[in-house]
Amino acid sequence: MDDQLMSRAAASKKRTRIQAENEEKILDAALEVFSTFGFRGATVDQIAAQAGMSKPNLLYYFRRKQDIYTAVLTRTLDMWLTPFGEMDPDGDPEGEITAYVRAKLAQSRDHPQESRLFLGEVMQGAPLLSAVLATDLRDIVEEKAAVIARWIADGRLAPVDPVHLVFMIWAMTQHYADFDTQIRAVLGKGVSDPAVFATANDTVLGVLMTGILPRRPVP
Amino acid sequence: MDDQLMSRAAASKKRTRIQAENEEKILDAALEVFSTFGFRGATVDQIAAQAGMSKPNLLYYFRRKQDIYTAVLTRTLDMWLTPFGEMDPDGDPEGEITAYVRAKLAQSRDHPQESRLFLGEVMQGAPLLSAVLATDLRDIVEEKAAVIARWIADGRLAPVDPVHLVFMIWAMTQHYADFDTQIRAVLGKGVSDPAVFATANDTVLGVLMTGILPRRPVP
DNA sequence: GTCTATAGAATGATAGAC
DNA sequence: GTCTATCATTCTATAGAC
Repeated sequence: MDDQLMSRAAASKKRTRIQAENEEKILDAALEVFSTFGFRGATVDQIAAQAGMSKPNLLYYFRRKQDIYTAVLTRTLDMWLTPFGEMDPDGDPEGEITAYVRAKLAQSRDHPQESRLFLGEVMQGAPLLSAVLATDLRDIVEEKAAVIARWIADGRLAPVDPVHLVFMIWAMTQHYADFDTQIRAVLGKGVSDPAVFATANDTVLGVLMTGILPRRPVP
Repeated sequence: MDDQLMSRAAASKKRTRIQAENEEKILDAALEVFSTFGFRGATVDQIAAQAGMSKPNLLYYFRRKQDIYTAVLTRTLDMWLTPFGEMDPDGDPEGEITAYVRAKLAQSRDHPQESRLFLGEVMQGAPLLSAVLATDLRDIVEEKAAVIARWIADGRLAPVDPVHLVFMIWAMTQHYADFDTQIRAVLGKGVSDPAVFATANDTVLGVLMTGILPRRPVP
């Protein structure tokens, strides 16, 4: 196949290698900037500088600031909800919840910017994601809440409001990403430190599991 | 006393009534705008419109955008840490922690914007508050952590990392303010709804207290 | 104290050369 | 695809009339 044809085909359908690379560089840079300053506080200049390219060049790939924001939000969305989907209704409650908490805490350690990106969107009233929150997120929460409710009905978990339990888990784990600066000010280190991660994991799981596993019947 | 003298004295020392009122209107408006869009995302225009005055008039009271931000942050700071200081080392652990959780949850209900204002500051790396976090906040956390550690040593609480326990309580309670939009998307209502507040309080306290009160020795 | 007008800088976005 | 130059707009902040 001749090069002309190849490159035309790639440009129209697949994307050239350099395009894919640059788009990724831009989205990485955008994640960094948007997660710190929010949509309105971020500037295209800043994202371009972070991506190591000129502003007009960046705008060749994404015509408007909005488009960059939308792209980085959607790119992150699936990854973000993945561990929640992996909670197995047929598994045992203790194992499933332990694995989920650990996965969420690992997300806070490995992808704190993604956590803050969503937080920023939610803080602004979710102008872009409100539809997704009210449908997809709501559905998946209700689905998992039903699983928890079943576990409770079967006497495998102590009676707790399932939806608020989910909120609690999200709150405790995402806190280590969203409040990283504050945690570092108090502890001197963040979750990226293995010791802090371990203590956070043990403390959250220790309290949570003691709190929700069924009390042994008094003999 | 003649009016001229009175107003000069008030202007130089105490502030006139209209000044005090306008400054308060501005700070209330600034809280609303900064807590939603962060420092960089907020505009003076927006704050002025929210305060119901012209931009130049607002800038007569606070010469720079920075000054408004500093003023609203410091105005909120004391109020925000108050309930933490009220945890009594000589009280009983269950009662003290229960009261603290309820107070923090009430703060999330009654002052969600203050919660998000601090969160925004922390998300940006706390450019203004980092010194306060590393000194005042760190000190007060360590002080309360020592109280919790004493309770644990006395066998009145199960062994838990005291600092991470504090993080957990902050996370679970502030979540209802910081993620209000998301919670409303899922539940249809926020913490401002009495039923949601009650369930949140019961769930958090139920899990937390079962998790940290000392296990009864098996007879 | 409040307003209109505007200076001066930053920002989102485009045009056109290469 | 990338660059320089630039436009239009928005933004912070000030000047000066009332």
